[in-house]
Amino acid sequence: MYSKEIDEKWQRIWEDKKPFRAEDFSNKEKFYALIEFPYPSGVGLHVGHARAFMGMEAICRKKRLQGYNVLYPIGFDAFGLPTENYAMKTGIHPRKVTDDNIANFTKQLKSIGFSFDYDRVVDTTTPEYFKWTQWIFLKLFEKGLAYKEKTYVNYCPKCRVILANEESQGGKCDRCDSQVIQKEKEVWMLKITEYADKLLEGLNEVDFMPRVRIEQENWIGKSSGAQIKFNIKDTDRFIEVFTTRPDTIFGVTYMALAPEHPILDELKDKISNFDELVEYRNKANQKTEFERVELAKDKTGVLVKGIEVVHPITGELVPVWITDYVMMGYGTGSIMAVPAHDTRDYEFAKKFGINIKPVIAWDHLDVNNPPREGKQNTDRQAVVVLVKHWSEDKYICLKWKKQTWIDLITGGIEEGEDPILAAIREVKEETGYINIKSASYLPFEHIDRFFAAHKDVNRVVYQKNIVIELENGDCQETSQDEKDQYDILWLTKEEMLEQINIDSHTYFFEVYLKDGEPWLKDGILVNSGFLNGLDVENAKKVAIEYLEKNNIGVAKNNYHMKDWAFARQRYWGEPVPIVKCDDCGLVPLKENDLPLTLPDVDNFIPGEDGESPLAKIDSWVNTVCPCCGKPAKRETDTMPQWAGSSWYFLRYIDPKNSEALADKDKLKYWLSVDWYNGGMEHVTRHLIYSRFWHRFLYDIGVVPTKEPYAKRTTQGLILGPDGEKMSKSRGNVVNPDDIINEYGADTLRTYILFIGEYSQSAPWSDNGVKGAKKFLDRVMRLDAKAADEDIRSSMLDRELNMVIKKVTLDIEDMKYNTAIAAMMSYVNVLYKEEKVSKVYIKPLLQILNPIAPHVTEELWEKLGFEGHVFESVWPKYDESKLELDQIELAVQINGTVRFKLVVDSSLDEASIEQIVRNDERLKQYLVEKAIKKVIVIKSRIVNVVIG
RNA sequence: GCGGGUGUGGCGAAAUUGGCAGACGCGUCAGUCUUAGAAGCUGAUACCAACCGGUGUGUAGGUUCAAGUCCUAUCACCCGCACCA
Repeated sequence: MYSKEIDEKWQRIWEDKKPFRAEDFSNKEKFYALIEFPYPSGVGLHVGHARAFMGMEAICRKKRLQGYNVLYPIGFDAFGLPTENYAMKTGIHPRKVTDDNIANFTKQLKSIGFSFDYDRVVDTTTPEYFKWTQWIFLKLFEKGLAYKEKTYVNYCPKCRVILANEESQGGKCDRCDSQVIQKEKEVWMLKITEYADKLLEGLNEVDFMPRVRIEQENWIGKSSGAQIKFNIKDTDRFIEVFTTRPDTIFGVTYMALAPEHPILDELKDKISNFDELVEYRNKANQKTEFERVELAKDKTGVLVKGIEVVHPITGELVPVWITDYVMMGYGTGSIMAVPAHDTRDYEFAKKFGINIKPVIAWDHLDVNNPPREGKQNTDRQAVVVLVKHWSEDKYICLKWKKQTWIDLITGGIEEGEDPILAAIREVKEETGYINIKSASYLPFEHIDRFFAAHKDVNRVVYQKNIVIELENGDCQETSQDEKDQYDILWLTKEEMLEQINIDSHTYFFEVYLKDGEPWLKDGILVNSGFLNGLDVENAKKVAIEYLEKNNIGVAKNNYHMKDWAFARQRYWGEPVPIVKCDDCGLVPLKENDLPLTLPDVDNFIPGEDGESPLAKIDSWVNTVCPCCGKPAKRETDTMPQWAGSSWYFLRYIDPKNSEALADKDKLKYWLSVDWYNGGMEHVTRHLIYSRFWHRFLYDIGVVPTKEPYAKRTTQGLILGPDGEKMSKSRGNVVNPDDIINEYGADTLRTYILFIGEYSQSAPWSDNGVKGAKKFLDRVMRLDAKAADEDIRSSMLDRELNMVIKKVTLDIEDMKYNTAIAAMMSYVNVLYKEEKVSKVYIKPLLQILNPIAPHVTEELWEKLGFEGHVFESVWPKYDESKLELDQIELAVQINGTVRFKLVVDSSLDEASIEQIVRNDERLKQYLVEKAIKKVIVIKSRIVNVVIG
């Protein structure tokens, strides 16, 4: 029986012999495996950690047996709020808390038997480590990538800290889930946006799981378009907008500014309703992010009275609005609004009665009556008219007598004629109704392309869609000519949708029923001067060329990602190595003055108003300027938690170096990290940050690779037994210590990998744990069946080679669950034997060793194999042993399996077909039926098609 | 709204990429061992009819000799982003 004593025995041996130590510059092929180092919280290790680490653990143990020089390090990301909060509550110094927690974590990690190289442990809170975190910060400062700025930042009132965008996703604090507010504060920022393109491009040279890559791309959120200037009438000022749709510039009917837009204050004197704007701005600022997004589906805004902008191409005057659907934090904080082709602008224009000008027409090819090759093309301007009944909810359709058409009224626009008047004229001519109550455009245009049989030409008709309401039923007689051509029908909505058989007319009616909607798809530019006739893609290009040539605008990319608010108003973090001098400004410390350590204090409570506790410690704050020597003050904010973790994988390579963050040659030997496994939750935080720092370090020649991680995978969550996310409040947390104490470390290890697909979340099951234990006990009991004699059987040879192959491939693919299932099956096969030669047991212990190292070492020793499993060589499989002499084929009749057939595996398709055709069992299915076809898929299946 | 994912027995899940659906494990049932229990060992276990057979991978269609797998719609749930201009 497998018990905890076995764990302890082998853990002592590993401690002693250190078989998992990585060797710098070894001739063996290197393999650098990384897991996200844990935050050593007081709660201790979680089963989630165990799952996260077990994936790489199994791979590393296997790789070592396969002859690789494996670096599998561990460390602790130990700066952070929980430790500090605990210190505040208990009065115990965070240093002490951290050390205790790390000791506890280490004990737990070792009790699971992880094969980390414990000689390389790093702790981000030691001065030896954070000296280099500060050093990197100074480099960033030197290159202008760290700057201090007063802006609106995310602030968590509960934690009393500034949060980066990445830490306040969805408007909630990452740590405590409270609503984040916007606070104006001067903070350190890192210019990660300058690296946006490099971070995007870098994704091309690495192998990240698709969803990891996609999430990073989305987070960076690149969009290309143009930045365009709109001059403000009667001033020398202009408003700049960013747009991804420069092609729609002729459709601009208003400008929309964020309420905070600075131009408003600058032109205060010209604005007649400034007070109203300020009131609106204040109201907008009071809303939380959540309210602004979720509750404000209804658009609001205020017209800016007194200023207008000039359309840079047409010279038309365009009104200016402020609205909170435009964000100061994205683009230029102002947009050119094109209601006809943008949903939000459309809603806004509808609500405030602003003109909607379509500039992209649906290019509609009539599939029933397409243009013909070799026929003349004629262009035509036309109207399509929807006529609404004066009292009922009915509409006019024309049912043509000689054609199959049922459609709306259409007609050409005569030279110089107003389309609305043309529509009215057509209605009178074609229906006789004379009293028009209203006529208006539906802000949507389309182009019909068809062959006009009666004129023998191809027509390209530019259609404007017009809605006419009748005042009453007064009607004139229409001409006989018209009467001969069609009947007039009054149809209900439903009948309209059902009967109209011209696509574009149906679409027109649908849009009408929705009270209009913007056209967002591709199409042909209309009403757009020199852009007319182009499609959207080309129009963008031509528009940008024009803008650049005329100095109106430039091509421009924008990013969703914002600069990184790099400051915490807390004690337990890396001090920012900058001094504020009245004369010299912000002055960096000299490199040999690093590390700048934290003062030893016993009050860690942050100030009410987002002040760091360090600010209160005069003896620390007051210093001299490294530049001029006059009295100066230290920066009192500390770095955020993500600082230390942004480069820790470099320190593992050379953890004790005091001259550099790591030795250049060692970096060259070990980088890149070959495989990094971690959680999805870090994809838009740590993973982005560390790629940014690494790329920066590459750019300044510190590291040899552009990208830190060659491959990135993720593990799924372990949910509680109730299928819910594990949490203290739900009381569904499983403590790994309990499992180890009761069932042993290998049981935990095996169960965690057997639980389901590695990247998918899976619920915990206590019974499943027992199943894993049962399997390991069955393995342990194999010693009772073990025979020294070398007795072989081809069946066992095949089974053994199969399982070696399966496990070898599956572990590499992180398909641990099926690897374990295969080994279970193999053990089941061995159990059917009275006695099993040791040659069938030895390789099993090796392939099971990465997952259950304690059990396999123990049995290895018990069966008297030489040395230890960790000193052995991973078994090879022999493909030729996998083949069977005889195979069983399923015979299907019309796709349903009817019987099985055992044949020599050497037979070819034709002979198998003959055997099947002659099989007695086939006869009963052939009553009144004949064989039509026989499909033989060698070594798979035979399908007999009869009928 | 956009992006990604998932849907298969009582449960966790497999399925060589189009070729015998449900491997392996849990649970359940039966047998065996035992004074007895636990553990162990052996076997059964998708559903309906229980004789031939029929039905089954969220739902509805389609392609194919053959579909969990491919195509077209559609529903449900989960995750991420979100007035992104």
